[in-house]
Amino acid sequence: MVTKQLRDLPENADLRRADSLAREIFSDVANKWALLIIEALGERTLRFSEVRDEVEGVSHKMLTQNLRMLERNGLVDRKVHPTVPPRVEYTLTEPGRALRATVDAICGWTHRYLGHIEAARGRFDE
Amino acid sequence: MVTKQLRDLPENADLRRADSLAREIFSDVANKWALLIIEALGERTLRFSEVRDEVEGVSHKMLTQNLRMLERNGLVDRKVHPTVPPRVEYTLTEPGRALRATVDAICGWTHRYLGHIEAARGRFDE
DNA sequence: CAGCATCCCACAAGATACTG
DNA sequence: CAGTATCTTGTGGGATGCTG
Repeated sequence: MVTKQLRDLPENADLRRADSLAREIFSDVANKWALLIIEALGERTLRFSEVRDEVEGVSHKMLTQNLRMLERNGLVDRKVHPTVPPRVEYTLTEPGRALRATVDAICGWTHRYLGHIEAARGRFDE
Repeated sequence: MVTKQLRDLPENADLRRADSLAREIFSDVANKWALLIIEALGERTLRFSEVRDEVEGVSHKMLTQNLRMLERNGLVDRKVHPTVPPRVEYTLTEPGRALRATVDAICGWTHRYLGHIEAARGRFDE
């Protein structure tokens, strides 16, 4: 995201476009389900129902929506096998795997600071 | 987060507690506004209104809520100056700064793959 | 099995107004 | 200026049912 000062200069129309696109992508990606799905996929190829089982608490609908969104942004590859019953497999693409690295970092952060955070909550909630 | 197999064994009650706590924290933190606020704070100390100006599009209410949440989890430090008019300053704590590093990574990722993503969207939307 | 459509409710979040 | 409270609305997201 670019700085506020740049944002309003007319001559930087393309920068502003890139910026708004970046915000859009950020909003797409910075949400709980999307990140958990990416984390669940990891290096593996999973069927729809397998992803559902991996991502605890996700509803059928949320899963479909987020998988579509991730597919649209080119983060997951969706492969439909024309069999009966249908078999649909999802795999992270290269950009998806790159993002997963940062999700891993967040997970690592979470575990690292679990104690800190629990303590902070205790203090705050008193 | 631990694996599914562990999750249901009674003897792993503390592991399960840690896991549910981790999920809770992840849900708190993996949301657009929280991440944008953390990014906006960076290394600086900002007043409430300054954060509002930095984080484009955030409403007064969302900002207060998220700042409270971040404070509760010990990611930001809130300092109230008992002056008239009041002056309230927010600063990232050490855990907060550590998380910011990962937010930076996401921002970096966004810019790095902007082109890929735009192209993928074009293909998908056809 | 996976996906889509429909219905519906709860809650997220905006707008507004009032206080220290 | 920052925060809280109240009211209202839009929409996220669950439940259900139908199709290829």
